[in-house]
Amino acid sequence: MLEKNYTPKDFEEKIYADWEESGDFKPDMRSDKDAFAVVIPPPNVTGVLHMGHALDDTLQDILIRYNRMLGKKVLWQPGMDHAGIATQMVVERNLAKEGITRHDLGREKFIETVWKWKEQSGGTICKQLRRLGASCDWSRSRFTMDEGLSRAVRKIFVNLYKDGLIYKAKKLVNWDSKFMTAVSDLEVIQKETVGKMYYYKYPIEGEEGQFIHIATTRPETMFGDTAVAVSKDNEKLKHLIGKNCIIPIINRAIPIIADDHADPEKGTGAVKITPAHDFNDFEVGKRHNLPMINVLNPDATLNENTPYSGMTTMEARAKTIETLTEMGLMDKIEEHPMVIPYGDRSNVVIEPLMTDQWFVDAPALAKEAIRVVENGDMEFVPKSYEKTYFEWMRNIQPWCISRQLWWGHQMPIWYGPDEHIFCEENEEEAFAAAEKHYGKKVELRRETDVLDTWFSSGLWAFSTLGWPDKSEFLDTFYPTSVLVTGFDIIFFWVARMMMMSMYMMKKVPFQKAYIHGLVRDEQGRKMSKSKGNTVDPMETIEKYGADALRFFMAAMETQGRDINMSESRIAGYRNFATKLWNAARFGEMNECKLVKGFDENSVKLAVNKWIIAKAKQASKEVTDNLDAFRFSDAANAVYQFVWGSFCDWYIEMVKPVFYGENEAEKAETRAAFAWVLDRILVILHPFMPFITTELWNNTCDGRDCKLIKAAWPLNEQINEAALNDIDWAIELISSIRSLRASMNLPAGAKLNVYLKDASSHSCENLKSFNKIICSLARLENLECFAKDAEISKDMVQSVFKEATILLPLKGVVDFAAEKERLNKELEALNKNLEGYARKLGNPSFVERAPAAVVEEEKRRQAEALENKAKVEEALERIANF
RNA sequence: GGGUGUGUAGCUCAGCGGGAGAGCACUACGUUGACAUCGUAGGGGUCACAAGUUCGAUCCUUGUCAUACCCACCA
Repeated sequence: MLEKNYTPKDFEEKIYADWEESGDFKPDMRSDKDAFAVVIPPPNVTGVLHMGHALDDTLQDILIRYNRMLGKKVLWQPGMDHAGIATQMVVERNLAKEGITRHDLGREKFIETVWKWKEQSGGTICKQLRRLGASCDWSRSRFTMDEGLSRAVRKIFVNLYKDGLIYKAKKLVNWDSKFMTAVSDLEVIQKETVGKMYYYKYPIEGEEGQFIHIATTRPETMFGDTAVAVSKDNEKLKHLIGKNCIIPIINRAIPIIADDHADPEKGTGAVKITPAHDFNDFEVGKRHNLPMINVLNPDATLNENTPYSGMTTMEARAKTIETLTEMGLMDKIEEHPMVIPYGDRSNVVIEPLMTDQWFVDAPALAKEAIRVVENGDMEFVPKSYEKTYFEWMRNIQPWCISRQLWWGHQMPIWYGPDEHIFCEENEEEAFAAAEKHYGKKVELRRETDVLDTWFSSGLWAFSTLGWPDKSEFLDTFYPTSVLVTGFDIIFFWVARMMMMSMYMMKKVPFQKAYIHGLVRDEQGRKMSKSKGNTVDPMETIEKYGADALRFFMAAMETQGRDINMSESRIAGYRNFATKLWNAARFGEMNECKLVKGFDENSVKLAVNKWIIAKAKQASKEVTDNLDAFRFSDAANAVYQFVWGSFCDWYIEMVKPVFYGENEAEKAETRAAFAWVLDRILVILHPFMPFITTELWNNTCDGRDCKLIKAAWPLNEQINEAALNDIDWAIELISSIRSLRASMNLPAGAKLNVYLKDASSHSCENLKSFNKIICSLARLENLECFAKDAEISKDMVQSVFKEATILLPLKGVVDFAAEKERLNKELEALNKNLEGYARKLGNPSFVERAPAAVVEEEKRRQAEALENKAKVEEALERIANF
């Protein structure tokens, strides 16, 4: 027996536990159907579930459950990312509470501490995903720092290195002075700020009183200047080219060179060149063989190459300006809008810094990754993201993969005594290689840098399936079917997976990439902790149930658009679940039980035929839309069917049957009801797995499997003809109800209604559905009006298709209201008629529009004309009242 | 500077070459009840603006305005 109220909390967790314990999430390897695999975008081990995950994982779970019900071998591969910087940050913060730094512990101890933290506090998100209903095969859960995955990392690294696709280089890189590591371009966020532009002058060497004026936003870097550049086309300044100028304070002479990087229109037309601290200047420096002078320490304080050693950049900037002012060299200081680079995790200013780093030759790897998207091996959904992908991939820069951190995959690189590099998958092989190289045993020093977290994530699609070991499992599920993720990590992750997979596997990692938007707050603002506008999915689930949240995500997911959070909508979907719950209770009260061997194609009652055809129609819509990744259309199709057809009409129409005496009709309707409810549970299950399972289990008689593995209906014959008659009845009922309402008739008043000029088919319908119509429209009696019978004056009449509804109201007609109603109708008809006349009077429309369109237009015109006549007649009849 | 979206009911959004839709909100009325987490009926829109293509444009093209995001850069 179902409880009176729908309370998801009562059963959601219990149901999930049953699935997991029963192994229902494991792929059915005996299936003879296709494989369907999805790898989860691995959440950070430090992560907690936010609405973005709730969206991402709901969509994946819908696809997974749908495909599982299609009978495929279905794998949803879960796992977590070790999240280098993020995790190191969390653990360091914890240590700081005890007044310890990671340096106090040393590298080895620190890493141990991280692992301990991971065991104790990591991965809360996996528990939360369970609460959401995510049907991942948790028994296969992987972690990017697992032994297996680490082996995959080392193997691919060595391969890339030996193919010359990983190399070490001293280059200007983005330097994060908080974590004291290099970061990749993607981890740098450009922020708009209003800064200052400083104008000052450098004396020309040997020419008393002559200066060259320059402008900069970063005066403190002037100690690293090794030239001043002027355009050779700069008429005002080109005479200075070839001379030297003097950097004040340190009195170092630097050349004034000709370079087009100096735009005569910008600033003063002369640019100070600091090759070690600016990406543009670095290029200029290379062109002119300028020396590179580093003026910063790794923590972004000034170093001993400057007079302000130990100061922060800001302190040094102030000091520099102060000194230049004293020396009379300052021209002016202006406000200047500018963009400053910040670290995405550290939120400190990123400094370009010359360091030794390791790079992946991304431009080389991108070629294949581009090709397979061009030729359609991998498709973006929606397709528009292809452009973004191509744009980025075609302009990709070498990827800096080394990080000066402790938590991560240490690079499989060893240095010999002469710094010769050995790159091998493990220490033994490295030593062996070294022995071969040197002809004797030598001591090796291992590279201390670790890899960018995204390096191991890039392998996720195959490393989680067991690569580098060969297995049937890997063969079965690789390439995976679809990747579901947000547009914000196309570059970070999708692109890297494409490159790594094409390099190593020679096959795409996934056949499709479904890209969704962001979940925003109710006003459409980005959710962020600092703004305090985040909504915790766990609280939402607590309040409305996981099914409501899931359905919300599905119903709101339209391709290429962000989703705004809406509590009222979530409440609405909770109400939807309640509605279904109560419908099931209605069935239970009326003993609607599944009948073994019930053939839905041989029902006799029109309502049953109708709802069965409707159910099949809905099934097809859901199927087609899910196949096309149209989540909202799929969700809405079930919603409309359940609420709009099954609850609003079918249940109401079936009541007279259940309350009547005809046992045969009752029996058929009970069976049909149970069949339809069963069908609803099946097609709704991917969206609302909990309530559907609870209701399914409640009527366990007549079932031989669990809902999660129930067969999805495909290729069904829809009895279109069965739809029409009941649709006719529904329209009639609505018309009568509307008429009653506009006449201000009391809801309780039982009425007699006649249908005049009805076709014989309509009269037949009227007879067959008499009980239903009378019941739903609250009528005492309903019959066809004899053709020649006179319409009495107390009858309200209203157009209904080819016929007219007559509503006799002895003495209670409100003629004023009736006139108003009829006039309104007349007005609408006239407006329509005008439109039809205009169109049909246009020769080019009649000639050029498709015949069917013209015919339809004519039909409408004829119908409107008839109706108009009826309305006018009615008006005339009551004209004198 | 380059690119990509989005402007449709009060709000949040579907739709997309031939009669303007949903949810929420709103108004009125609610009858032996599956459900008030509800029902019935209803109000509400020059589909941003302009030009073009077309027999016909909310839908296609171009432009304008507004707005959001991505990439690159601004000494």
